[in-house]
Amino acid sequence: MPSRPSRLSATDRRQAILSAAAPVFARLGRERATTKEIARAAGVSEALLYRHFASKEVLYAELESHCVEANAVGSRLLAEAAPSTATLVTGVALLVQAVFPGIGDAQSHNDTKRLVTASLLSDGQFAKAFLDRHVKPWIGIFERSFRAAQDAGDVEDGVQTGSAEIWFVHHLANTLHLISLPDITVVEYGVTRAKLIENTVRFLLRGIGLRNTAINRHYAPEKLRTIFASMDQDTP
Amino acid sequence: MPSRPSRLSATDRRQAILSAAAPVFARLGRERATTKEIARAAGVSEALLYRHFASKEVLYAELESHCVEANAVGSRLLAEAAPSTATLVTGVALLVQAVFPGIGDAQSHNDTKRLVTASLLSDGQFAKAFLDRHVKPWIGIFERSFRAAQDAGDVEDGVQTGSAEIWFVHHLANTLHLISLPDITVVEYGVTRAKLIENTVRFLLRGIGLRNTAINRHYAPEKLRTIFASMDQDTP
DNA sequence: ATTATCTATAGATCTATAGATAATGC
DNA sequence: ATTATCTATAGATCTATAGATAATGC
Repeated sequence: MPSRPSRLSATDRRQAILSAAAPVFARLGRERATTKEIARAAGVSEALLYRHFASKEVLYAELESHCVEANAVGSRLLAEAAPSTATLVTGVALLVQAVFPGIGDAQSHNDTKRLVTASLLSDGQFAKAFLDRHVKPWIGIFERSFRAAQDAGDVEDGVQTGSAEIWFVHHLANTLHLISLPDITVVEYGVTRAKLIENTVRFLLRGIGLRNTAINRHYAPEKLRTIFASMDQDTP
Repeated sequence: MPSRPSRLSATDRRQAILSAAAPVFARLGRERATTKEIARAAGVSEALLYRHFASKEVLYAELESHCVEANAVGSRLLAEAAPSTATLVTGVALLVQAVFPGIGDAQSHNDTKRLVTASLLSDGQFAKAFLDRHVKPWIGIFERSFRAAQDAGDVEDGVQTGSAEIWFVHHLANTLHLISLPDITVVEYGVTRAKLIENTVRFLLRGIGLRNTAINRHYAPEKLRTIFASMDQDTP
């Protein structure tokens, strides 16, 4: 016998419904998620859903902008960083772990990432908005840091790295994350998740063009765990 | 006024329905695709659908195994290749273009790839079956070729590359393909698609650990176009 | 005579609304 | 007195089936 939910203000109820709807949409997809299920997850009647949102589609659209507006991952850390080889190495490691979190890491944007992928299978509008806000800011820093690394002699000769290569950092981590979503093991990598993340970071840095000496000089997986942990608290 | 469709044998009609259903499921997703729409695409009545398939779910399941059983991309070419630096370079280039086709290339498994991604958002069973059959065969060849390249002195010192790194070839190309699916431009790479593919291949080969000298010696994007074109005809 | 195919429709959801009721705040 | 919330239900799909009809093959 579910008792009446505590009576909330309109704005609070809206937020509560949006928060409850996110995992339902993420788990079931845009079509399969029913208003009934969302209402149940939010602990209210379907009628109340429609008092707050004109339609299921409107609710979904609001959820998307809600996710886009959310705090960008590591944005504070990013703003302070000076362009350098160290920043590039640390930044790549951070972005990889933000997109493909380790076992212990915060699964912060997990629902959102499912929505992003679903968006790529339809019109891609939300995916673009999300990537523009949450990944693009990294690109500029990385490009400047790459040039700094080049000036410092940390880059292999004859490597041309542009913004495309920087996006690859996100792209590789993205498929790794996608593959890790189901309960079953889709791909057997033969290493632990922590090691897989480390190998990914090294692979990407080599791909970008960093010399092995530079990578080894600046990449310390253990140290980064700490930084990453402190960054989570950063999010209000 | 749609005239009666030509009367086919049960097996032929089954195949025809499966072929027609693939793009419908790919475009609309498992839930949004209605039996009405599938029937319309196949040019038959909904009732006939149910004469051939017990339910919509059964139809979907059959479609999946249909896709898994399909001829593996480049399997013939692969079987003949001897392990070497050249095989590694050519193989990586071929796999990238199979997963992320250029403008002119055959979009062979395009519907299937959408189903794979959709599967990763649900239970992942189909994704695993598909990757096991269509991507995993490459991994073994690549690993042997990497060791051959190492023996030939074509690999940077101190690089440890295992099967995980080989999977990254697929993984990076996969997100590139996903991002390219929508009609809008989700990410602006600043280069043409052909150049993007070339940069991807170079990036991956560096990531795997190949020296730039080895990459330049063996990688000839133009030459590969020809091989790839001839490979398409290979598929019955 | 058998098999492919259709038309028509039942039954099950699922979205959305109408109208009533309970809780808050002045 | 206003605003949040509910119950009940209409209307629109969507899956699936029952029963009839047309085409093929022996």
